[in-house]
Amino acid sequence: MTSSDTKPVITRFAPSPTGFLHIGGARTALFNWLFAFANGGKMLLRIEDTDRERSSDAAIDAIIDGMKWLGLDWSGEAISQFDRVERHAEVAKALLVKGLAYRCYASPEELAEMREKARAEKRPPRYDGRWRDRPASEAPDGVAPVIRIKSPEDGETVIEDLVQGTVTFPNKDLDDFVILRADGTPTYMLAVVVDDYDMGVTNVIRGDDHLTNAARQKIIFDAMSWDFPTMAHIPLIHGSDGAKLSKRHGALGVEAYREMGYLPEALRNYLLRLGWAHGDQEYFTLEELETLFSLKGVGKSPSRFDFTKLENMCGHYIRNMDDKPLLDAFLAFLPHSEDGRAFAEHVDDAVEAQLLLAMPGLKERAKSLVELLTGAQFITAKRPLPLDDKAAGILDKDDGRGRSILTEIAPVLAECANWDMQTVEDTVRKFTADKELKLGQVAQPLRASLTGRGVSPGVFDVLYVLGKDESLARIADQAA
RNA sequence: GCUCCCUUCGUCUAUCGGUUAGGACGCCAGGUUUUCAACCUGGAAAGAGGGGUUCGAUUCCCCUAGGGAGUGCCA
Repeated sequence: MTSSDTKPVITRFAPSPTGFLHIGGARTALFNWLFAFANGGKMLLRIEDTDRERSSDAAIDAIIDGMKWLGLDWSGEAISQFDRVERHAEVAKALLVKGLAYRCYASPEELAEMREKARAEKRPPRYDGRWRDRPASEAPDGVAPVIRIKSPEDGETVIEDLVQGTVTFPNKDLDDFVILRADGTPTYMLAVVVDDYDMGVTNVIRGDDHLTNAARQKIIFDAMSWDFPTMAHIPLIHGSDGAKLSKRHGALGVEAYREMGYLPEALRNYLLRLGWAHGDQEYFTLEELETLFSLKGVGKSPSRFDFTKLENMCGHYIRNMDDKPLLDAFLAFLPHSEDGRAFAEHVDDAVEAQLLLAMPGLKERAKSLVELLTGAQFITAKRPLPLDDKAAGILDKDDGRGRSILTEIAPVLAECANWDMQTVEDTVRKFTADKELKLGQVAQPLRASLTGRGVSPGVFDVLYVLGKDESLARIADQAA
């Protein structure tokens, strides 16, 4: 506890590369990153790839891409845990020399039997310490031993956790776990401790599924007389039904959220508010977080993932973003969705200019970049535009009244000398008044003919963005 | 089974013993409006249950119920 007051803060995010960066991992990374940020420290990245069977380079890339997209940067190179196995083994040997660890020759069958028996007797399944005090001379031939730590047999191990508070574990429940496998490779428990120590980690922030591991790790820290980092175990995220997050709920890789068109800053803000609060405030800028963020705001109960709120937040971010940065984010998003890639084929400088022009109207009604894309489709649509049901209905109802109106307004619009938003609006409004119509009676058919849809940005925006020639041509296509 | 953690509107949460229990999303109603959104106004909506402690409990303690995590030569 005291060490973190004096030493610069170093946090770490330590994913195992067995799959993409899932949403829970992203939140853990976010909290590590924010904590370091708010305390003027730094975050390190360590890839826990000691399980060679399940680790893959593709997963490492996915994790790194995900973090970069979310804007969670780390200091220095990503550290491979696997690269450090020799150092881990060295520490295990040191413990052996100190007499705080020992070789165990129990076979897997013996161990299984031990667990079975414990279960039958309704005792917690633990290693019984049968090799703890046995002399090496009794070692069976041809059996490669594992190394086990000598856990304290009585008393208790106490973890002072910044989120969970003081958590006490009876030592009798912490058995002599394996720190070095028979093949000489370290177990997770050892590797984490050695790496955290060597990397100078002052604050461990991770999912609370690791809470009991903290007690085991403390035993190793104590055995080596190393300072124990300050712990913070944050609750896991659950699905909308309260059950453990599954693919169905949103245990998706962050790239899935990217494909769904969410802005990274929106996802970050959402993830932050999921389990963390600062009074009634919902939206936070990075600048605010630098002074506001603290682990004290983290709750202890698991929270459910709610797409609707994420969407709402994203809409908020989109509406409040400046047009140009939004356009850039939009263009960067396109390659990540199928419709986006199709749309991107039509994007040139002229279309970009139109997009920028249309952005104020577009962003008002988009909750995601996917919706922004949907709204922008009319710009690149090719004549004659296909009509959706609603648009066809608008044009054809009342014996094609909408089409007649288009026929009537076309020459009026054609006479516009200037084609700016104001002129276009004035012209349409004047036409409406002259004909004693309601604006909707004119605007709706216009919208249908110009966009092929029943829903779009304001018609004046659309007319303006499309330009005079294209607008008149589209109107003519649908006129009676 | 055992150990540890959790439990306020449907959801995310505020509340550091005394509040008409607040905000946000969603929902409902109304307003604005060229569609859809956005926006504005209003509304319904919560302390798991039971015991204590206290003048007074959502808040502190205990029990019960429910949920979660861990219990590997996985991480």
